[in-house]
Amino acid sequence: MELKEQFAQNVENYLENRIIQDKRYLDDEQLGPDEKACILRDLFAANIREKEFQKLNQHFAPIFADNHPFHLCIYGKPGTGKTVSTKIFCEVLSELCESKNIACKIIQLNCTTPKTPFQFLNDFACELNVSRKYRKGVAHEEFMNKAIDALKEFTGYLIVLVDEINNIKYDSGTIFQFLIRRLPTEINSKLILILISNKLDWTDNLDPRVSSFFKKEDLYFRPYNAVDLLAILKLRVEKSLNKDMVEDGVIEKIAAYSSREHGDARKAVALLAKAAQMAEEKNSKITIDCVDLAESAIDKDKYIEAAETLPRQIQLAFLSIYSSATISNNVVCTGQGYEVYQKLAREHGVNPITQRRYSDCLKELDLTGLITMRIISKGRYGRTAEISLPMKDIIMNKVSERIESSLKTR
DNA sequence: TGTCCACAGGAAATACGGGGGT
DNA sequence: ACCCCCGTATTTCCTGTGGACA
Repeated sequence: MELKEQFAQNVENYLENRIIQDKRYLDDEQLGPDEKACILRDLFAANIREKEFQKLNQHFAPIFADNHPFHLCIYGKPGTGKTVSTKIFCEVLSELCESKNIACKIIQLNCTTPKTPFQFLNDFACELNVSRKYRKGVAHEEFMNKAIDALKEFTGYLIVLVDEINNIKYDSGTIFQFLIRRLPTEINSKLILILISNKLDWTDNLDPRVSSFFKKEDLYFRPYNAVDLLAILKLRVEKSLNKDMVEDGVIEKIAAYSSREHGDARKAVALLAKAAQMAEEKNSKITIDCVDLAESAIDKDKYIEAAETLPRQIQLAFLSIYSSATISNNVVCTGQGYEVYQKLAREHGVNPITQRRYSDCLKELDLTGLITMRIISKGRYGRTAEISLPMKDIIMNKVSERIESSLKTR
């Protein structure tokens, strides 16, 4: 009985002092579509992204006068609300079309995880219910034909929304050729592509035969500034945190930091969440110090997580650089790294890859930010990539430890 | 001025392994 | 059970190159 009372008391305390009331609002992944819509409406009320929504409206308004709008390319850095805004807009659009009796079909695809042309076309066909998931062995042509057959009868507006289109690996040309040239001529519906990308220049290396056909309009989502972020964070605090436990200046600090560093709302909210979590563990209010701590913790986590999910060969490549960099003054060149790599690969019972491929792996590591490489010439002593580790030893230690252990469990 | 190092990185060839047909 | 087709992953082959050195 006493224990029970004690427990009840603890629960009472916890409920009174906890900071996080509803943690779902600190992580968009956990929110349902209605709640997301709700957040977005609040944002519009705060005059954020209103202009962009307006532009979307204008672009698609001609539909209702039986005019065919151009394609639409949407740009913007990660976390600027491109995807959410566009998705919500599509929902609104499709409701409006329905009420006005206009045939309109919306297909949504996303390449958040990088996709090969094969996987993309496979998804496209699946979305139209004319195919199952395949892993290999089916011709691109077959998916395209299936998709076209499925769409042949439809004569209304067909909107194809592709998120993160810049994430198509290898030959993205086949995809564009299909979407921009082939699809519109072989189906009877009026096709409008909405292509979302976080790179401004992804249309640059488009085949001229395709790009001349590509009538488009651009829409740019600018990064959030400190004022926007402050409004966004305030909304989240309102929904998810116990306001009394947030010290003055905390959200201002997060907003200022985030707008300076990246203008990414998702990251700003993640920082708030981490700070709240750390404060809760310490049983204190969220202070400015918590924000600083949270910031470095997130930084560390980011690299560790990236390192753990890397393919095995690339992990080995990283280890080879790491171990040779620590003995030779932090700078390695490709040849040295490769020798160490071969030894490591044998130790782990893995077939070593060629040096050509090894240097490709290093390039991928460079992209993740785990190493930095620049190509230099040492005159008579050759031309090579000079590779170094950009981060502090503590982080690197941790990262390599995690890689070692994840290699063992495979 | 030319040579030559130690690779970079492009292109073509080959290996791999799932898929359908038979 | 076997074969051929497919897209992707890796290897093989190769040409290119910035600058120290003789």
